[in-house]
Amino acid sequence: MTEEASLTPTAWAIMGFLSLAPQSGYDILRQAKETITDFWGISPGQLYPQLQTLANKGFIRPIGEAQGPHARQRWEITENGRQALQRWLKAPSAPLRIRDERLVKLFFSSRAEEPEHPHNALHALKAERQRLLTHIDSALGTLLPEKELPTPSEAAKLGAPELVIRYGAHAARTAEHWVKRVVGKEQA
Amino acid sequence: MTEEASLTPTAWAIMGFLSLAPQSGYDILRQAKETITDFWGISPGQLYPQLQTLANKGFIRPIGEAQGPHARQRWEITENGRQALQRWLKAPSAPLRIRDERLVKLFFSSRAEEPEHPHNALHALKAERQRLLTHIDSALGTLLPEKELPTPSEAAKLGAPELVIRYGAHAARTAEHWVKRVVGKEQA
DNA sequence: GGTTCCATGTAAGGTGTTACATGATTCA
DNA sequence: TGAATCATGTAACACCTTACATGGAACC
Repeated sequence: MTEEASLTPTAWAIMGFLSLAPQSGYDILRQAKETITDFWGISPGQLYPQLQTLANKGFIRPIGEAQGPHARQRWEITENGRQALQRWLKAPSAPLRIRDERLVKLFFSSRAEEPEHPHNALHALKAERQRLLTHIDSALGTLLPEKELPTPSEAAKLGAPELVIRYGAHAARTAEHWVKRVVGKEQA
Repeated sequence: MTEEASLTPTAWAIMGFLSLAPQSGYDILRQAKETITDFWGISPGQLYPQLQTLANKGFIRPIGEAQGPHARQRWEITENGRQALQRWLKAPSAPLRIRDERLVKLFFSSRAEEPEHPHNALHALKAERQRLLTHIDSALGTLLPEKELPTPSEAAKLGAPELVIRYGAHAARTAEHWVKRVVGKEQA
């Protein structure tokens, strides 16, 4: 099973979506954009080759025979794939990785020539957090009516996908709140 | 100045550190690991070629002549480099990008065979947040005695680097708090 | 049957990591 | 002078993005 070690989280995520329901690559892209895109983005140029790779490993297979080179193709996960997915879920994870150019600018902006520059950087940061928050809220809105944090007992009843999205929404809202507080009175 | 557009935030960060003080590549690596590594990591394999690139553009220059192929070399930013850095600080930023395998697992863990599996994923998440928090706190400890959020008027007196680190600390602490709350009573 | 959007696929390049190699430096 | 560490450098590869190309499907 050494070949499993070489799969990327992107590949596992693809299998994850197929474990929820058989579907096409395009469907997976749409779902990924609605759900995990904020902490694990998937692009088309990544997805389609990975589908082939996974099929070669026997973890997924096409439903129905291929009809033409660019025709819509649906996929399903195999029993082998399901088992491998379970093993991945229990395996150690790669460390969190963030790339945030805005924070880098904020860090160095004390060296800017204009003294009020940190303010501008904070504003840019605020706008970005606002965007993220709006996106997560809309994703959340389709899943859950209310938006507050669950208590532990409530959390026990929620599925993991809802928990993840709530986590993201809460973190974004907190960051937003903090930025507002530091920037001060101005709106939006 | 179209060549500026092709510089990466990594390159700008290197120039940012050189704008604080002339120093060696190794010094930059150490500083980066103490400060911006959580939102913009820099590896040696990235740093040293970039120093050459920046020198070729005339944005930085070596201090003293090179003494041997692997000898310690200090660098300083040029006037051109300083101006370019200011322009970068005001330019639009690349969108935030996060890669968090733990959250992907949490998202899909509702499909795990064991029903209590989301719990395990949350635990892994908690451990990671704890690690991040500890790191940020130690970085913060060398800069500031107290760890609470600044009020806007206090913030005005702080430099941007302190603000960034406080931001990271607060976000990590909030996430930690949330995870604890959802996971429930168990410790550490 | 032509136009528009859906869906898949590919190629090129950018960005960064890992692992390794090598030369200086320091200190016993 | 030998060993350990500091500091630089490089090569190979992994991963992902972008841009583009192309073929189906649907709708008029």
